[in-house]
Amino acid sequence: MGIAKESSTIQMNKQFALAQCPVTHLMEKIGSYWKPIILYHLSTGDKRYSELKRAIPAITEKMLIQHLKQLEADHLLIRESKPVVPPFVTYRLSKAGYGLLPVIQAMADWSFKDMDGAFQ
Amino acid sequence: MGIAKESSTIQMNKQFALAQCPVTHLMEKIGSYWKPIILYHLSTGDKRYSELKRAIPAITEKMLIQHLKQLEADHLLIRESKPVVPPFVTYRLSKAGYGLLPVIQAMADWSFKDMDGAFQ
DNA sequence: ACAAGTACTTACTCCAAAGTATGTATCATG
DNA sequence: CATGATACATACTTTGGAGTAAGTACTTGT
Repeated sequence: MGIAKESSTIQMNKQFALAQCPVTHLMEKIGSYWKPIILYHLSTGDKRYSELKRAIPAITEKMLIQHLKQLEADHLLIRESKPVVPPFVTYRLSKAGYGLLPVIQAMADWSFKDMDGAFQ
Repeated sequence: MGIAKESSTIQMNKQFALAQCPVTHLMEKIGSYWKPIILYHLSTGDKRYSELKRAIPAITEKMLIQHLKQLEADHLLIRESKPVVPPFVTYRLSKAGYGLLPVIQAMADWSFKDMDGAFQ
């Protein structure tokens, strides 16, 4: 396997990385600051839009709805809206979203251990 | 626990979120595109700087060294340099870094399943 | 003498992600 | 009659994360 001299761009390399590295594949879907946090809050049960907003005070409405849309487009969660007024919209994890729970859980576990000083 | 009206900024909210949400705590440390990928490559064994560079062709040298420094500052990996010439620098996971392996492994597992269509 | 390999550093630029600040439709409530 | 709650949308601005490109110091190989 020779090293390709300089014939490829970063974008082509990214395609290569995608094919080679599984973590890269996941990062393309939840690799942002807010997405795992949103998924964490949905892991404890379905939530309305406003419940998520209150659960994550640091996020702006624009970011929240943007990431919810992206997560929905990536089939990680399902949006359900009842045609009533005031609107009643619920978000819940999809099958693939539930599949992410071990990741989210492992993240939470690590954090609790780290905050307890278990790694010092 | 009343809801504080509008007296706090996003930054203050972020502090709050940090205290409340474990996933947020982790995202502050590895919440970037490249860091989990770097950790994944170190999970299979210690690596020299140039080995990481070749293992992750899509990353630029600047990004690689920048993230390595940050991961070192966050005590997730350990840098060891032998005072020889040419330089010989090795990176390996710290205790906290090893603690992240379940997270990385869960990420990889999910990706393989997702690529196999297990979630469709 | 000059290129190549090692592990970086620094300066400059750029674009997309994120923040700020509004607007919208509908109904209940005071 | 105006405010609040709901679940968004949209325009504008800003920031910082990321890319490009070049340089550094030292030695080995040809």
